[in-house]
Amino acid sequence: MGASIAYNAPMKIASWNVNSLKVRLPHLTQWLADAQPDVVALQETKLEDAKFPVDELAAAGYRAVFSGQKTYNGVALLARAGIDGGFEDVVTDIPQLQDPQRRILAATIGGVRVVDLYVVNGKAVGDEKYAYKLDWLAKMREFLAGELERHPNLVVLGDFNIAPDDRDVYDPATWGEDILCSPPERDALKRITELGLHDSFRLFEPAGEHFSWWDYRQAAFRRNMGLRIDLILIADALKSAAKAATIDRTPRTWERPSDHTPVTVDLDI
DNA sequence: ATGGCTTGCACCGCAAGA
Repeated sequence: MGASIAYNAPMKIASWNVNSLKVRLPHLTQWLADAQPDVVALQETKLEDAKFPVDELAAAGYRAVFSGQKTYNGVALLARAGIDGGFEDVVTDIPQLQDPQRRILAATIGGVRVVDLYVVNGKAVGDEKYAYKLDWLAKMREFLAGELERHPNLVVLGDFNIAPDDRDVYDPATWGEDILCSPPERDALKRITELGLHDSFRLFEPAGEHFSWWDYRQAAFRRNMGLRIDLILIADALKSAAKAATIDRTPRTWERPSDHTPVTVDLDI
């Protein structure tokens, strides 16, 4: 690990697809107060930048950077106001992708490089959006290879829209090789993790039946018919610093929830 | 069975999500 990293400074990092920050702001501020994360990556804010709730989050004790888009997409990073340096080297677009969709936001926070991703959904295997998803992931891999060279203390997190393996699917026999589980998608994710990134949740929990998303329909949450598609990948250099990883199902139980729930990792760096 | 909910936008139904 780099000499710039101070040991025994815990950093709790979270990712949450809020499915409209306008609707979910009360849930977010409640969860920030309850969970006390240091860094939060948000996806599907669905807000143009002029409407980002900067003041409300400042009142909750967090600074924010954001790359917003009306109606669709939109990502943001929050950092607890006490973290020195704020957001450094902010990136919203990568050279490999000319994309008006707001799905990427990187910043260095407290000596950790954080890359927040809202990966393309893909709609259905064979759809043109699916081809775009695979191309997007290949180009993202190129970008992340460079990030890893520049920043050994790398965390790549967000809504990956890929269930890494069958343990991450409530009914793999039925879901089969459909969208979010198809071999090419899983291979594209594997090509990214093979750069030297670890699915932090799997460092602590080998079992299935742990999900981060449940469909709004069919009482899917009550029946735990979900997928684990929200991931926090940590670089080799951070692996020994990881002390815990969780999926916090609580906000999914609240009234009018996001269909995703927050995932976290605790780093001692 | 491609829908079932939920969101935003723009109307009073639609696309999109996963």
